[in-house]
Amino acid sequence: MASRKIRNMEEFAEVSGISRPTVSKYFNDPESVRKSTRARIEEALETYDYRPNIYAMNQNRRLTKNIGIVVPYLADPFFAEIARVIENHVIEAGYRPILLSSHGDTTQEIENLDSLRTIRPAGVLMAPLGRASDRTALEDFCKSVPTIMFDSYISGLGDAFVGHDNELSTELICDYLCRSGEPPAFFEMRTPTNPNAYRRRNTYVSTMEKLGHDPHLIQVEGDDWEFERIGMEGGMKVISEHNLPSNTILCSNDRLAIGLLAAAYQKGLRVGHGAGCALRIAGHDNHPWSQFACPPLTTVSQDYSAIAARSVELLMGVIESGERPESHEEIFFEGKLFMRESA
Amino acid sequence: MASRKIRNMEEFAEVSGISRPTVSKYFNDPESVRKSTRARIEEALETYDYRPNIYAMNQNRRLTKNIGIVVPYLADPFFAEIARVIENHVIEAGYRPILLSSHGDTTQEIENLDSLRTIRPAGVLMAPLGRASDRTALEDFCKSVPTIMFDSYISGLGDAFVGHDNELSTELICDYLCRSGEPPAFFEMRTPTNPNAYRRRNTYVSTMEKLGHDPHLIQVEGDDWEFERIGMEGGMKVISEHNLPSNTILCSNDRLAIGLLAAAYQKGLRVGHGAGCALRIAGHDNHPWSQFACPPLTTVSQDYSAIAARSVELLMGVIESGERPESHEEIFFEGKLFMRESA
DNA sequence: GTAAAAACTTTGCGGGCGTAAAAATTTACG
DNA sequence: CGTAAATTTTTACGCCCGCAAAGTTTTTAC
Repeated sequence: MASRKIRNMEEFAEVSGISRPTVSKYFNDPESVRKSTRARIEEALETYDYRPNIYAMNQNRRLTKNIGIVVPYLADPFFAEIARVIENHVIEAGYRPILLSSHGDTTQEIENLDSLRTIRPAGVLMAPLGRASDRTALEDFCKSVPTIMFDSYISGLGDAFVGHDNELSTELICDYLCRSGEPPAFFEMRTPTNPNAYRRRNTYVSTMEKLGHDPHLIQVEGDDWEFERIGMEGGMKVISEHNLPSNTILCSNDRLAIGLLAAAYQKGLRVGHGAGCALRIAGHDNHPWSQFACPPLTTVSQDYSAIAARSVELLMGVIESGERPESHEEIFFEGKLFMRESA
Repeated sequence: MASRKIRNMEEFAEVSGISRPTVSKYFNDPESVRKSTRARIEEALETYDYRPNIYAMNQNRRLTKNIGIVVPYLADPFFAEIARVIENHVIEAGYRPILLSSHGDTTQEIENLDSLRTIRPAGVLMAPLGRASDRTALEDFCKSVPTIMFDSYISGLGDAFVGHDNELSTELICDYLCRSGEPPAFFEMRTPTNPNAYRRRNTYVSTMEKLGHDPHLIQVEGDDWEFERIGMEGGMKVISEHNLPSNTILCSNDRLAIGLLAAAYQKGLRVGHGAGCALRIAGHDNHPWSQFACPPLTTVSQDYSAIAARSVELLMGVIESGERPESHEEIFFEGKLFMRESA
């Protein structure tokens, strides 16, 4: 049926036989109206296609249904994946996700926050750049918008933090590597932007000392998010100069490890734990690519689906309670060891 | 100075000494007011921090400044990269990018279009899923919103298409492979979702025939976007069954090739063009990962920065002219050969 | 210096919806 | 069946800005 064009809520209210304020209430929360009313509205919704003007809604509501999601670098499939899962949870909760990437850039991160401010989001889920973040700008933002931080821990920021237990996972893989061969050296960026990297480094050092081994740090240069390149170029240099302190290398993350694998390949070093292998290489994160590396990468996973679910859950709690929490909750999820061929 | 809080454009107009309609005009397009007026507004903008309410603006403007960007699968760094470049161009042009991913799913693609409809975008840049797309839904959308399609060619859809010249690039790499060794077999998904894949297959076949060789298709199963897994599992099978018709394999894209590399590695086949190598493998796209594969992947690039720039340029043309073009322009950019160690 | 053009001001309307308060209706429950 | 509670209707206002028309001022051009 070529039914009448509905221009606004007034007209829709008319054809559905319900008053406009009640219809408005329905669209704000379908559960807030009587079942019989809901049925009549939904019936009308099926014959006439009408959707409230989102701009008019957002202009007048105290709170929009927008949830900002900010990740530091979207071209990294890890963040793309976690963002996707978060998006789904947000939609599930009846909100509208707005995905922004900081592209590894401080200015962009601040612009993202500015951009979010103009859309007055109900809340924000943010994985900050880390060291490169402008702490003052973030603090300022968190004051005005309920914000849950995830992935990168920056102390005290936001209403809560949800992330990965780097201490536990680093200990786990150090233990494994020491048990199964030569104690590892630690391969990392000299000045990583991500705070997780510092925690992994520190835990590596303390675990090695606990196990009675000398820790060795291999620190390569690089300050952008092209970790594979940084790992490869740094790796080429270290291998060329015969500066490998051990035949076992634990990398700060999988992307660096993939770069190091490429370097080893090009230098003719066979990687693995089998006979005839010159080098063992392990990573951290169980990155989507790690299982397709040559050889497949031994690593320790992040429980990103738990991180995503819990972050959204916490944010919803803050939003729906209507008040900011006094305490700053911090939640860390455990990783699991993935033993593959590389170490 | 703890200056007066500005609540709306009325108040801002007052403190800036300019009338509200003129201020409104300024925010719509700063160039549209006299230089002296612009200076006074911008001066006021520095002491008072005011930004127009974006919802009120969008509600009342004939056209919003929103530009939708839809990609089929954001966890693929190729799309993440091209989306980033497009975003920048869009911002540069004074518009507001809204990035959406279809996550490889038809339903999600339709939902993205629905979601875009509610925000009444000035235009949309869309890379469709391809075969999995709901053509009717896309056509319907394109009728109501100026849309430029990119990457995946679906005939006649949208106001224009911008993409990669698959014929030329496939010919290029076929030529190279034939010239430098055994003629290649073609490794692909049996029923790829992406139309580019079909073009590459057809061009492979015709090029081989032109060069006087028998074409061989190796078609593996899989219908999602986890190309590495599909390539690896398919590759393992083919290698196990000794079904490789040539020692040279041209893959339909780099991600499949990376999967095939992993399979070859695990089967103990040395890949490369040097002495002692059992297999040559080449890809297509010059994917961000391809240079870090073991060995680095020989491939042919897509000129994604040209594709991004041109897409935005065309869309701006349509938007700013205010009328939809009659002809359906189709633009294809050339790729370049990247000779690395894998073939 | 003058006329025309351009830019600005004033005034006023309209968009589509949230929300509040009082009145009317429906439902629940004994 | 009657009453209280829950829900809906009616009425009215407000949000913040785009836009248009008519009148005024400033700039440009000759």
